[in-house]
Amino acid sequence: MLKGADEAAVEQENSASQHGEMTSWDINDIKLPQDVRQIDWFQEWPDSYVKHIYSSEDKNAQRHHSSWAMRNTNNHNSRILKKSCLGVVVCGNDCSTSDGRKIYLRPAICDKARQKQQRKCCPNCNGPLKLLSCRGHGGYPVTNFWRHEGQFIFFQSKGAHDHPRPETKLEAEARRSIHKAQTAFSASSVRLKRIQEIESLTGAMPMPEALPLLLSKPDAYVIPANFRGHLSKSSQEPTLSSCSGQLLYPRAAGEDEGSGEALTWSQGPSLGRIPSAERLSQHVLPVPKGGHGSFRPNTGPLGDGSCGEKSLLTYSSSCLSLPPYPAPQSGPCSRVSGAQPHRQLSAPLRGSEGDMSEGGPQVGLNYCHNDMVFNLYPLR
DNA sequence: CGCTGCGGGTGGT
DNA sequence: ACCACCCGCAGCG
Repeated sequence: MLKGADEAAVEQENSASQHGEMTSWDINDIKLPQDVRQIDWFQEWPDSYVKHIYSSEDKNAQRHHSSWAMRNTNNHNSRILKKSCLGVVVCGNDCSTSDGRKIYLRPAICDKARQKQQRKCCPNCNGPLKLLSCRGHGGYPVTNFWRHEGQFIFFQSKGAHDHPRPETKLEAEARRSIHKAQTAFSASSVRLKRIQEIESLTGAMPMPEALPLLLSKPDAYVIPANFRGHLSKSSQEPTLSSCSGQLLYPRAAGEDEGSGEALTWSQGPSLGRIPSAERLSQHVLPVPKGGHGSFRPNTGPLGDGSCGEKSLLTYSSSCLSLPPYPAPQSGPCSRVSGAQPHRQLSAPLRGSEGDMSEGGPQVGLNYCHNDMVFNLYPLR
C-alpha cells in the first residue's frame, strides 16, 4: 500500500533532484556506486524519499546535519547511521505572532532536554508548548540514513515530513544562548552592582537589562509589528529584521515556499551558519546593500551564469560586511543542470567551497549571527 | 548543558 | 530478521 506512494515519490525525486543514475542504489546495498558522476550540495531540508551523494569532505554531511530535528536511532548497524525525526514544538494555544507567524520551535535532540523543553512556555503567548511528532513514514517518524563510503557520503531519507519545519539548529542555538545570556545577566548581582555604580555615576541607565540590550527593545522576540516599524523608521538594514524574524519563526513546511524549490542551502557556509538566509532572500529579500539581488536560493546564481565559486568569491571578498546570504551556489545549481561537476568532483570542495565555508563567508555569517543575536536578545 | 554517535536491551510484527 | 524505541555512556563544544 505504501509502496505505490513511495515509488511515486521516488520517481519524482529521481527526475527532480536526482540525476538519473543515482537512484539505482539503496542505502542498504552491499556495494554503493563508486562511479559517482556528480555529488550534491548539502541539503538542509531533505524531504520525502530522496537520496543524495555528498562529498566526504562536506562538513555538514560529515556531521550528518539536517535542519529537521533528527535524533540518532539505534539500528544495530555501525555502518549505517540512522536518525529519526522528532517533529516540531508548537504552541499549545496555536497562537500567532502579531505578524501572523506561528511558533515552530526545534525539539531538543536530547530526551531529557526535550522533556524540560516541553515544560517551558510559548515564547509568544506563554501558553503551553506541544510537541508535534513526525508521522511521515507510515505513521512513524521520517528516517534519515547516512553511510560513509569512500570519498562519498550517501544519504537517504524515508518518509515525508507531515509537520512544519522547526527552527534550524543555528536558530535554536541562537535563541538558547540569548536566553542564557539574559538569565545569566539578570542573575548576576555583581553586574547589577556595577550597573548601579554606573548608574549613579552617569545618571543614565535606567534598567539593568538595558545594558546588554542597548539596541533592542523589550519585546523583540515576538515583536514583529513594532519591530518593523522601528526598523523602517530607523531605516536599518532590512536584513536584520528579516533575520531575526526568520530566526524565530521559520516557515512551515512547504508552506508556500514557493518553494518547491529546493531548499537547499548552500553548501559550504551552511548549516548552521546561515540560518535562513535562503528564505530571507525570498521573502524579504532586501537586496543587500551593495548587492544586486541575484541570489536566488532556489534557482541559484545560474541566472547570472555564475553558479560558481567565482561569484561566490567575488561576493564574499568584496562584500564582507554583507548580509549572510548563502553562497550563491545552491543545490539545483550543481545538480539539476548537471553543471559544474568539475569543481565538485575534481576539486572536492576543498579549495573552493570547503574553505569558503570556513573562511570567506564566515565574516558575513558572523555578522549575521551577531545581528540576530542582538535582535533576538530581548527574549521576553 | 545539549548535540551526537554508539550499542546493549526490549517489545512488536 | 527487521523495526521502533528506551537507556546510559562518552566525546565534544
